[in-house]
Amino acid sequence: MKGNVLKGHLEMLVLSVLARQPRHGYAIIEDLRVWSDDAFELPEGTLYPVLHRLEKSGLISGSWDDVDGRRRKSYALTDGGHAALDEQRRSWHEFSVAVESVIGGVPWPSR
Amino acid sequence: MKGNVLKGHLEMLVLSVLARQPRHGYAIIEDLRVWSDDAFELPEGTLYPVLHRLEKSGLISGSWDDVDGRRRKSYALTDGGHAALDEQRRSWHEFSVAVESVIGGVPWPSR
DNA sequence: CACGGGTGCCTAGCGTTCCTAGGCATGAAG
DNA sequence: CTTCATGCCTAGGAACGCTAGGCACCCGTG
Repeated sequence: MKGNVLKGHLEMLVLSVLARQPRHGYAIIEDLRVWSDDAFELPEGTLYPVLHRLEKSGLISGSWDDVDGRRRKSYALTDGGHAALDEQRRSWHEFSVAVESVIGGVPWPSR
Repeated sequence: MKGNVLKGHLEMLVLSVLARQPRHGYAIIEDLRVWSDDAFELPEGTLYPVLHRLEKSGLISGSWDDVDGRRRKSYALTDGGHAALDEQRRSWHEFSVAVESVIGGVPWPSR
């Protein structure tokens, strides 16, 4: 398993939300909160830098809307974003399986 | 959700290894590697600071052995360590369920 | 004997990530 | 007019994992 899989699953979560439909920042926070049953309550100071990072690396693309005189920036997955999400999901699955193997009370196989 | 649950599952993994039996640093690395089917290959520079942190916070206790003229430091879980492991496992479970909720069952547009 | 490889411990410092703590602006509601 | 919700943003810090070293001992091989 390459890279730093022990942290940083947040990007995957954000990409997952945006994979369903384009959303703007506040809505992403809300979606994560609802879909995770209140487990994830991101502060804005956490989310926005992530969005900027993802946009900069080309995984999402943002566009400004104007809704009732309020400006919003909506983000959508790019093709690269879909690919990255696929990869990150695979990686997450490996990670969680590995964690379960280690913490599961299962006594060491073979033997 | 309290604390920084998005990262830092490493302590739990180390505690899990030590919950089975006391081990010294190198052996912990090896156990993690084997039990995770090579998913986790910790560099020493990652593990040792964790062990020191855990010992300092009283979750594990270390003792020096002498094996064939080589010195080793073996660690074992304290009572607090067992409690902490329980708590961290609970936390991990919540986390992984929440992640699955967000990423799972996604009506992938292209599928 | 010398030397490399495996065992075994350690630390300084870095890059990244997430969060705290602010700031700014608009519209709706009291 | 003031407060609340919406909506965006950034600077700075803390924590974490990793890189990249160092030290020391044992054993096998050349």
